[in-house]
Amino acid sequence: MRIATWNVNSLKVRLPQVLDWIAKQHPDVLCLQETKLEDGKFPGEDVSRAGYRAIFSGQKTYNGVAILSREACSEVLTAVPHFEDGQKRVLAATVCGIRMICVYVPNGEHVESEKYRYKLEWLAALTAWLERELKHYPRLAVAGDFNIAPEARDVHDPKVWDGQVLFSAPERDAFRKLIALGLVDAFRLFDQPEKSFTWWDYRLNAFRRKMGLRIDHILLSPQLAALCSACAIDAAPRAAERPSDHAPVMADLAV
DNA sequence: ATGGTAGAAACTCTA
Repeated sequence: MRIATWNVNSLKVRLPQVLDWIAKQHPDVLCLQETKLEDGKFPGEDVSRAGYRAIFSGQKTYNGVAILSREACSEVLTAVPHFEDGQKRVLAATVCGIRMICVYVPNGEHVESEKYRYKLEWLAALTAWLERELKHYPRLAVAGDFNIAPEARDVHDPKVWDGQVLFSAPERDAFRKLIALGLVDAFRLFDQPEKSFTWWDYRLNAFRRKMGLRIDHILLSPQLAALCSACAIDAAPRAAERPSDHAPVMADLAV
């Protein structure tokens, strides 16, 4: 079973690339972020023609998450329970016995921003919820855009990024708290190339200059981590015409 | 040198 995540930065614009990608990589489950679509505008028929089902929780202009899957989803949640949030950033579902949680963590803007405070509160609520969720679902995966580079090797220039949003100590500490729940960063289960990133700013030719960050992740419960045989970033879509600023990440599970 | 691009929307916000 292959699970994957991709921040598409507008599903309307990126739909052809998403359909190409699933035809090439055949994920069984694909978590999408930044769909930027109201639910009524979700391209359900295109997804269905490609052989996938879809669940989604979106809004106009910003945010929005979706899960495409070969098999049906059940036990769907569209928010972190007991956390007031007008922004559509979470989608949870059970598919093929796996609890899939698709997340679009707030960006935070900059460390002095109100949005940064919201990001840290959001992460605290997510962590508290996942602690409970892990007790119910031993086979659990959290996949999405975390907007956090966990370690220095996940940043093209750690000196430049030191203390900046996406790499600040409180954000990395929040990520470590997720890991402390027992979740495993699937990407680091395996040897990986140097300078492995998932996001490159549209500005300053960042992709060509290899100025990226690894901020999109697949976290696995211990039981799923034991069944994980591979995890990789596919940077090819980032080199395409009119790309998302993020690349997809995928993990293979012996399920 | 404090910039730049992209998307959605609408003369600006978010990333």
